[in-house]
Amino acid sequence: MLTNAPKGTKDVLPDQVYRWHYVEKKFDDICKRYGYKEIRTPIFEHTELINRGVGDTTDIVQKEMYTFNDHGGRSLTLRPEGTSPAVRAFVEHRMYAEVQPTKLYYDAACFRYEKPQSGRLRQFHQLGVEIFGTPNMMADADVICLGHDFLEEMGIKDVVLEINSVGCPTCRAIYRKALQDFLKPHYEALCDTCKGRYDRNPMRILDCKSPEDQKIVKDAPEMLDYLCDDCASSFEEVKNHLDAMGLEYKVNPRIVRGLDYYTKTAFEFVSNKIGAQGTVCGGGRYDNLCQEIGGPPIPGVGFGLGKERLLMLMEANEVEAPEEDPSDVFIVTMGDNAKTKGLELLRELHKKGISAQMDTLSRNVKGQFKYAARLNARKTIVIGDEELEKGVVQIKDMDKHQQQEVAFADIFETIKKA
RNA sequence: GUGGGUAUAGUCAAGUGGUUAAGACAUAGGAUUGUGAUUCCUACAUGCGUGGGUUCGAUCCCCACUACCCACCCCA
Repeated sequence: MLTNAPKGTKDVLPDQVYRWHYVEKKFDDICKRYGYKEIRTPIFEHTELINRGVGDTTDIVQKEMYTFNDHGGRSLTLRPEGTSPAVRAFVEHRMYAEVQPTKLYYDAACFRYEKPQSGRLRQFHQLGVEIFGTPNMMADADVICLGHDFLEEMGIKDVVLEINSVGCPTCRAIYRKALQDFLKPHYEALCDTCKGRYDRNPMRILDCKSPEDQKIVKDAPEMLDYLCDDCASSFEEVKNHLDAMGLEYKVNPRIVRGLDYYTKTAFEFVSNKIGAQGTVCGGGRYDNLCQEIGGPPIPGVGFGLGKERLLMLMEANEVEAPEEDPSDVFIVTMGDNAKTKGLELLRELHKKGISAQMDTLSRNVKGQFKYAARLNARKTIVIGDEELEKGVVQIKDMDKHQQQEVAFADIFETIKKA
């Protein structure tokens, strides 16, 4: 119990860390190239921010939050997503008073109390971007394009971009009513889950997996037919921009986001290669969120991308991250005097920026070489009494199995050259 | 929260109601004290997820619990 990580959490072990570094570095690179700046926000926020931002009626707020009181009586919550905190920071630091739009990216650990399964953890990690301060659909296209290009650069082949519009509060309310009216005569035939969804979130019924419900829903009205003029033309604009950029997409009128703040554009990058949780990246526009949490009425758009799911996809696509190999030199010593000399040498190598290691288990010579080989050391420096007397060391090239005698004074030059 | 599956060493695993629970890999040490491979030798579960029960006897049968995996729900 004590020696198990908490349910739904995972250690990233030393032999896997390089894969994470690779993803982080690539994301960093592409965001900067597209003109986004990194932001780092706290791992917890005021509970009220999340309630207002994500929405009181969402599953996240109702049953998935890690909420606690601190000693000052404040209710705090481990962030379940990255957008609300980013918006909060945007408002708090009056970033709207700077050049607009504000383009941000982040790498955030997020927390949701859910039952873990493939591609779902209680602590997971989201790479995300946000654009604040423009209602223009150019921003939506920019964000989607970044997501697409990132996945492409990561070598992910089998993802599909699906887009939809969830409208604005006005037209969504009208649609919702129309949908409920359509569903009403069939209510009793719906599955139990969908009976619950009827009031809470009828749009969910559209993508229910039950075949019976699918039959009912076949001729249901679609959000896209109920968009108000503004929302409809916005959706056309997004599609035009995506076309102009040459991005392939599928309009999926049944995309419903589980967070309340979305308006107009909603999109997902979906794969069927990583189990049931196939959405590797999801996002959309949220024109009212900023105001909702008490800030000025500033629109925004962004996405969250699951790092763990991306890593799974990379594996499915057989994309290998370059391994990091920090071992340049291993110092093999024989005898106490040589050990002293080795220690001295080790420090000098480190100070010169060369990665070097020595044995700390009192291994014999053979053991030290074996160990050096296991560490993938490229060179070994061998010191024994004979060498000490002559003022030299043996430098061995581990790949070529060649050894040469080098005077103390020339050690660094020889190492550097190789 | 609801289902389904799994549980033997660091890892992969075989196994049987009955004396010392296979094997492989990994790890550590060694093969006349100065060199990585191969080979050979040695060490490595009084223990079979935990707690009960049945039995003369349980790793094996029964019950409960826990953990992990997968799926629903929902999402990244």
